[in-house]
Amino acid sequence: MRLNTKSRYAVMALADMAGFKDSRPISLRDISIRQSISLQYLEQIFLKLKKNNIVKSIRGTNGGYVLAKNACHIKLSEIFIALNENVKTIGCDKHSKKGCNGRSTKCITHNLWDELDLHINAFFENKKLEDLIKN
Amino acid sequence: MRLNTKSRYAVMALADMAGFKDSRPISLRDISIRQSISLQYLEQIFLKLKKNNIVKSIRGTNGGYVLAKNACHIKLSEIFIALNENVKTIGCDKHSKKGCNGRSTKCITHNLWDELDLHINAFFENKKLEDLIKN
DNA sequence: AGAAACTTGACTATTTTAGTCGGGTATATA
DNA sequence: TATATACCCGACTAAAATAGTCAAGTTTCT
Ligand code: FES
Ligand code: FES
Repeated sequence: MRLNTKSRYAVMALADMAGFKDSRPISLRDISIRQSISLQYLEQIFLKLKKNNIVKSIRGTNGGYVLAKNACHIKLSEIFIALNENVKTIGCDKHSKKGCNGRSTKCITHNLWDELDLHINAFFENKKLEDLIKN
Repeated sequence: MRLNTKSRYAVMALADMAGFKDSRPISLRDISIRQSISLQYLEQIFLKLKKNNIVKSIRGTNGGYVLAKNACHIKLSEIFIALNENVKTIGCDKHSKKGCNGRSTKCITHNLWDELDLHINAFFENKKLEDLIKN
């Protein structure tokens, strides 16, 4: 089980943005250079962040992105959800009576994965973007 | 980020075994049928579990596998390590001074992923196989 | 002897990941 | 108003990982 680059880059880029105190828009080109992330990959990522109201965009020359809210109000869980990369530990449809692998009922490990899910998501829920830049 | 079938099946199969109180060897064929997991895939998984001293094998007719120790002493973390499927959240080599993406130094998110790693592994460290069958 | 069951390495189709490519559109500023 | 800057967006792709299968063993119980 590994974290994918999309989630890592999203958090990395947002942390980069959060590091600037003034509220001028920050261009992806700058983030791309500072964080060594492909510009076009960043565009893909920011599109989703924008749709989920985590950043706002300003088009045109001197445009860029700004955080849609204060860094202390952006939970990491929001970021993961925005990218549709939130942790999936259970092997079945959570909202169905059926289990994994074509079972008609939930398997012996179902509760465990569910618990693990809660455990991991609690971490993301409690962590704010601001927590990353306190160093 | 999703959990792979190998880890899920390993825990599932071991939980299946732990459910039997007598210490007769349990054949993979039986587990395969009960848990709807491909027999040959299970063989692959159990080879690793055996090498890591989580199960013992008994060959021949009426053979099978038995837990190498009591279910209350088998931590889930052992299982994940045995399968080499333990969680990898950081994007760099932990034991190097260098960072991810060819950085010469650790990135802004490094500590976060490290912390997440600890958080997740703590869950697996504290969870024993026995905890799964108390229902 | 024969069947049950573990052992092992190699192989493969499918899916996911980690991007790239190429063509847009909006807007500040010279 | 021309132009450069920067966001917008769908489609594509190479490489890696996943989720298995296949085939040919060996061991041991009955
Ligand atoms: S994981 Fe939900 S039923 Fe197996
Ligand atoms: S994750 Fe370790 S340096 Fe970026």
